[in-house]
Amino acid sequence: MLMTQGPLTRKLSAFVALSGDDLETLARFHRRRRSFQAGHQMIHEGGKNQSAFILAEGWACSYKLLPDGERQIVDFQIPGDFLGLRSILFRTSDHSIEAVTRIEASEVLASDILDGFSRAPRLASAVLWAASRDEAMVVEHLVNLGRRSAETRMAHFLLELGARLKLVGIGGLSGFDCPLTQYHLADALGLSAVHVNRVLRHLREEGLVTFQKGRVSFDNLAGLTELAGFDPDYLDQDGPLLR
Amino acid sequence: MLMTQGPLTRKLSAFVALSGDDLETLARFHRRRRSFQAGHQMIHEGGKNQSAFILAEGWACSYKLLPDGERQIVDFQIPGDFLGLRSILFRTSDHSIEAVTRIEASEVLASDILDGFSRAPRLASAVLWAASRDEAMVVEHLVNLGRRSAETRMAHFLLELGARLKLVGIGGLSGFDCPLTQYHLADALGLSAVHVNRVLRHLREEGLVTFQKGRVSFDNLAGLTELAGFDPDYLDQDGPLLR
DNA sequence: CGATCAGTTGAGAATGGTCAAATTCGGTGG
DNA sequence: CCACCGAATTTGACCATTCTCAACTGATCG
Repeated sequence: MLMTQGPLTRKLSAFVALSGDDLETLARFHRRRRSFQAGHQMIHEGGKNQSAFILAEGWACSYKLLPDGERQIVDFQIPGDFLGLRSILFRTSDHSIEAVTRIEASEVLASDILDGFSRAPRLASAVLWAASRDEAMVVEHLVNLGRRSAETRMAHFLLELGARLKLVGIGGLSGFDCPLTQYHLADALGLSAVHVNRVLRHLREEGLVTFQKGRVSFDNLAGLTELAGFDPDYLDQDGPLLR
Repeated sequence: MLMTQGPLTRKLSAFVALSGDDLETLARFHRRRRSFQAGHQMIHEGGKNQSAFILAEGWACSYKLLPDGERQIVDFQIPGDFLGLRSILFRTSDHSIEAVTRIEASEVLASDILDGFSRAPRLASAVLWAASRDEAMVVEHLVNLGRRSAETRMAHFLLELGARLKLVGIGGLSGFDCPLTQYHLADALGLSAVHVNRVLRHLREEGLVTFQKGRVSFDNLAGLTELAGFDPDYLDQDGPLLR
C-alpha cells in the first residue's frame, strides 16, 4: 500500500472511506506522468476523446471562449485538483483548460476512469462528491458575478483562493504566492483589466489586501472577510459521510 | 418492470445502459410522492439532513442569498430534473430551492441515494454524469453573467430554457409557456427587474422574442440564436457512453 | 372596492468599460 | 554592468451600460 498518496486521495477520503481495492485503482490513475509549459492548452473546447488530469504541481485555468473572442475563466485549478472530468464524461469537451504556470500532472484516460468505476464502485461515489464540491465552487463564482460589486467580487475571489491553497498546504493566513496576471483576474471576474487594476489599488489603499509582484498579502483578513461576506463553508468537509 | 419510467430514467439511460437491478433501485427513489405550493421552500441553505427531489410536475429554482438580502438564482429546474443532490452529498446544504409553481415531486432521502449506490453501483456513474451535465449548465450561466451584455444574456437564457423544455417534450420551436416573473429573470441574470423589462421590450421591438402573459414566443429564432451566440451542444447527449 | 403584485416608463446617478499613453519589471544579449 | 525588449501594470479622460428611485398602469383576489 502506497503511503505517499497525493492530495486527491486525501480529498476523496474525506467523503468515502476507501478500501484497499479502491486505493489501488486510484493509484493506477497516476501511471502517466506529464509535464507542460506555461500557456499550453491541455484540453480543447469542442475536442473529442480528451484526457483528464490530476494536477500535482502548478496552476491551470478552465475557461470558455465567446464568439467575439472574449473569454470567461470558470475556475483555477491548483495542486490536488482533478481537471477535465467533464471532458471525458461528455463526448466532446464543453470547455478548455490551459496551464497558467509550468505543470506536473498525471494524465487520466477515459478508459482509466470508466474501468476504474466498474472495478471499484465506491470510487464513482467519491468522484461524484468531488465533482459536486467543484460545482459548489462554480456556483459561488456565479453568485460573485451576478450579485457582487467589482470590489467585493475581487475580495471574495482572493479569499477563496487563499482558503483553497491553505487546505492543500500552500500559503497561510497571511497570504500566498500567486502566478496570475491582472488579465487572468479580469477574465475570471468578468471585469476589464483596467478596472481590475483600479480595484486592486483601492483595496490596497484601504489596507485590506496587497497583490503585487506575484504575492497576495492579506493585510486585514477580518476586514476583507467582512467586506466580501466570505463564508468558506462550501469548501470545507469534515469526516467521511459514506463508510 | 415498470414501463412508465419517468424522464429521469430516460436521461440517465442516455449515459449508462442501466441493468434491471439498476432500474429497480432507481424505481425505489419514486416511493415518496409529495406536492408543494408555489413559493414553498423545499431546501434551505445551511440546513442539515435534507432530502433531494425528482421533479415530476412544475418548476423550481435554486438560489443563494447574500448578506445584503439580494439573491442570485443559479438555475431553474423543470420536470425530469433531479434537484438538491448537493444538499444530501454535503452535510449542510450550500443553496436553497423553492417552488416557482405548484410542484409534484418524489422525495429522495440521503439514505435512498447512498444505499442505492452500494446496491447498484452503475447508478453512481449515471448520477455523476447527470450532475456533470447540470454543472455544464451552471458554467454556461457563469459565462452568461461574466461576459455577455444584458440583451444577449436574456436571449441566451430564453433559448436555453426553450431547448431544455423541448428535450423533455414541453414546448417547441415556436416558444413555451413560462411561469417566471420578471423578478425571477432579474435574479437569474444578475440584472435589476427594471432593466429586465427594458431588455424584453427591446427584444420584442426588434422582432426577436416576445415574453408576455406567461408565454415566450420565438418570433425570429435564427436571429435570436445568432444574437446570443447560442450553441446547445452542452445540453445534448447522444448514445450511452458506458455499456 | 381597496389592496396587492407584476409590469411599465422616465430621469438622473453610478459603476465599470474603452481608448490611449506612461511606467515598471524581468529577462536577454552585448 | 548596461541597453533594450516585450509583457504586465498603472493612470487619466471620457463614455455606456445598467442601476436606483419614483411614479403610474393593469390585473387579480378577497
